Amino acid sequence: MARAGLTTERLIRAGAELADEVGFDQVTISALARRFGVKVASLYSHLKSSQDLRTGIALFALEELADRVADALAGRAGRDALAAFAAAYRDYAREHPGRYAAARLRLDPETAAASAGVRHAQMTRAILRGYDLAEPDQTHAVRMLGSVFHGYVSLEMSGGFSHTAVDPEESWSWIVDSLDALLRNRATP
Amino acid sequence: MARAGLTTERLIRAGAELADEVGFDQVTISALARRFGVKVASLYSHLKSSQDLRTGIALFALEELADRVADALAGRAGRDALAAFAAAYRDYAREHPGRYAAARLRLDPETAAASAGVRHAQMTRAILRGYDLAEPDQTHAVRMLGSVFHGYVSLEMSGGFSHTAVDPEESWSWIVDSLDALLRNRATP
DNA sequence: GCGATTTGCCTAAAACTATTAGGCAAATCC
DNA sequence: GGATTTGCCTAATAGTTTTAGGCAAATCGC
Repeated sequence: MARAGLTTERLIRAGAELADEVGFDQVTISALARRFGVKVASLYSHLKSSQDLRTGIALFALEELADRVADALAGRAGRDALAAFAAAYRDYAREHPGRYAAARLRLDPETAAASAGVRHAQMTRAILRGYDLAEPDQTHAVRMLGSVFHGYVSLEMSGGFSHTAVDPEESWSWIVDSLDALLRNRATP
Repeated sequence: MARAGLTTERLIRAGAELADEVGFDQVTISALARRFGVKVASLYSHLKSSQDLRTGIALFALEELADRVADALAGRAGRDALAAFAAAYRDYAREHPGRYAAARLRLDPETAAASAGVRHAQMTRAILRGYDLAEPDQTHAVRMLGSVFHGYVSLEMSGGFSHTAVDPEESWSWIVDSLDALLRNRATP
């Protein structure tokens, strides 16, 4: 019988695509096997478990998103960097809703520490360098930015903003501008 | 055989408790049946489907959370109301992580329109009455507040803030204060 | 090029979840 | 008390997860 040429990498990549198509929590070993035209049990040579697949997709998405954000931030500072960061984040979620959801999967501490999540934190801190915030304010600000961006994207994705006539695009700019002003006001004298 | 006295209400309530104990996505018709000591099929007299159960828990959680927020807001205005709103939101998520997750379930538009989600939107707007914001700024602000609070709670729950030594409590106050200042600055002259 | 070994995908099987159909006894209504 | 409704049951089907063991294809050593 001809072999399908599966690898852990390919499976995780395909899992990420599947997540974008049908939603992250619909990603199943069975569906993945179907997609490759192989039997379910075959995937267990490459994946330890269903949870292992999900974690793999999460790590992949974190990497990919970190790469995008890094690109977006290159050569920018201050308000410009803030806007670019926000845009990269939001665009990724819109292009790849399943991967975005995966990136939000709760990882156990060791896995998280070895993930691209660390880069995300570093980059958020890098943005704040343009705003002269001393600790612990800088940490507070990191948490606030993470919260706003994640919260906004998450609410937008779940259809929370579809009732009103106000353009979400406009709200997004308003929020980014507001945050910029807020951070400038908080600058350590 | 003695009857267990199941009703849709009791099942949803128990489902909410189960969600808090084992996580919202571990809530299953089977687990619920086990908890009541009845056979799985018996629950189908009260619930249309697994999805129906999940939706029921979500609606229940939205109600409960809206009640709490309403209580917290009673008699308060401005910064005081903002802080109370934030606290009610966060406390609920900590006390009832499963229900909180349920409240974030994506509902189809008709269900959402008939849910307590509407009250949530109204109450958020009520808070902003203390800040003199004209439309569309008010809508932008509603979205921002929703984003920050949901985002913060969601990141905190998923362990995102456990790396640094900075007290999450302090960050929370800092953020609430910052938002208050931001909204005051945005007030329409 | 060929034998030995590794590796990849397979079949088989057990366990759990979701869902539907139909039955019998308990509760409820005159 | 008899008729009807209702609640929980058994039975059966289908899908997903996971483990165990097998056979053939790929790969390695010579």
